[in-house]
Amino acid sequence: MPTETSTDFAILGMLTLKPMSGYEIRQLVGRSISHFWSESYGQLYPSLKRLEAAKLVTKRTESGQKRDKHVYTITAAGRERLEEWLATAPKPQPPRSELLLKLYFLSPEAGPVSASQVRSAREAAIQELRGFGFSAEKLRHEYGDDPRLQQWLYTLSFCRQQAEAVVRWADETLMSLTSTSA
Amino acid sequence: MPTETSTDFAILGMLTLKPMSGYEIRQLVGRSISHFWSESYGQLYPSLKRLEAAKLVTKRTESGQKRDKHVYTITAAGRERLEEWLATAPKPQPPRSELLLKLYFLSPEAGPVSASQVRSAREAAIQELRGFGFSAEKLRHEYGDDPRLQQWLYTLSFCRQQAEAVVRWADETLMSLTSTSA
DNA sequence: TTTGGCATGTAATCCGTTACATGATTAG
DNA sequence: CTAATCATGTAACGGATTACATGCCAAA
Repeated sequence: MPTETSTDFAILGMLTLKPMSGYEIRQLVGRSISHFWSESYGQLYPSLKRLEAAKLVTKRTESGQKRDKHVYTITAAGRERLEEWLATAPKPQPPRSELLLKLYFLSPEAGPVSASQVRSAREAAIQELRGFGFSAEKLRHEYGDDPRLQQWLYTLSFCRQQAEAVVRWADETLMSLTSTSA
Repeated sequence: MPTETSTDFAILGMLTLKPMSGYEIRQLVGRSISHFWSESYGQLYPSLKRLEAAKLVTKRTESGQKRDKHVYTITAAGRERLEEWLATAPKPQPPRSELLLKLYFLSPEAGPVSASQVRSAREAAIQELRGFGFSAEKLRHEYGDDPRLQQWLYTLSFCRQQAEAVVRWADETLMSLTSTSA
């Protein structure tokens, strides 16, 4: 069997929510897990093909008045494979932060440049925080009684804490940067 | 001119510290910026070739008693290019957290699995924190008077705050997970 | 009429890791 | 003798994005 990528499992996960077409999966990814995940069509469609070949999903074609639509449903085998994967440790990804790379190599004399990089990072984090707030509110409002709500909020909380840490770090760093330049 | 990747700039940055061979660059990356960056030889050597062709670095061959060694030195043009790049905004990288993906799709009934994932993440963050502590100490000790020390500590501080946020989140989440399962 | 949303897919390209190939020197 | 470290490089592969190609329907 061809190797399963994390994209495959993201799709399987999405299909546990409801049967969907590739297009709909992409839409829903954008509305639900975009805080920590992204998928492109270039991955999505080939991946669906693989999953179907592996019998982890089934395809049904809906011919309406529009263009044909391929609706995918997760199979029992698919659920099983997903459960297995969910229980394994996330594979470590080698770190690569362009921001920190720049900060590391910026010379102390270029203080204003460093400060501007840090400020941008701070702004971005603040923006994110706003988004997380909205999302949490919306989730609580629309899925107040769903047993999966807690689980979803955990992921939002993670992102929120990360962003808050960025803001704290930025404040601290900006303080240090501006004090030494004065 | 062939496109410049972030690897190219990481190398240029490294070469501002001192002239080095590809091998030495890799070693130093591992000892200095491994908290937030990584490079493989498969990238490094082709990248050096590109940089030389673009006259951003020069190559000098040292023939000792050992195998020939190619020592690269950053040129004025290289420094200029690097400075430019350091001042631009980091290009946004699409988020992909396997941990959060798993947490999102784990069913509430599989509480213990979620908890174990969270606990692992917590442990990993704690380990990292230890490493950051050592690194900061070592930096202060070895480069106590270097004007670049502050800049370097900023990057360590960033990583530390991120890791601390993970620990806080994990504690909070574990509390919630175990209370609902009880 | 033209833009935007629905809908599917492929091809080119990028950026990166891993594995392979080679070989000398040194320390155990 | 043999394992580790120094040292350079290429080839294969992987996983992902972006751009391309196509086309219909509805709304502005």
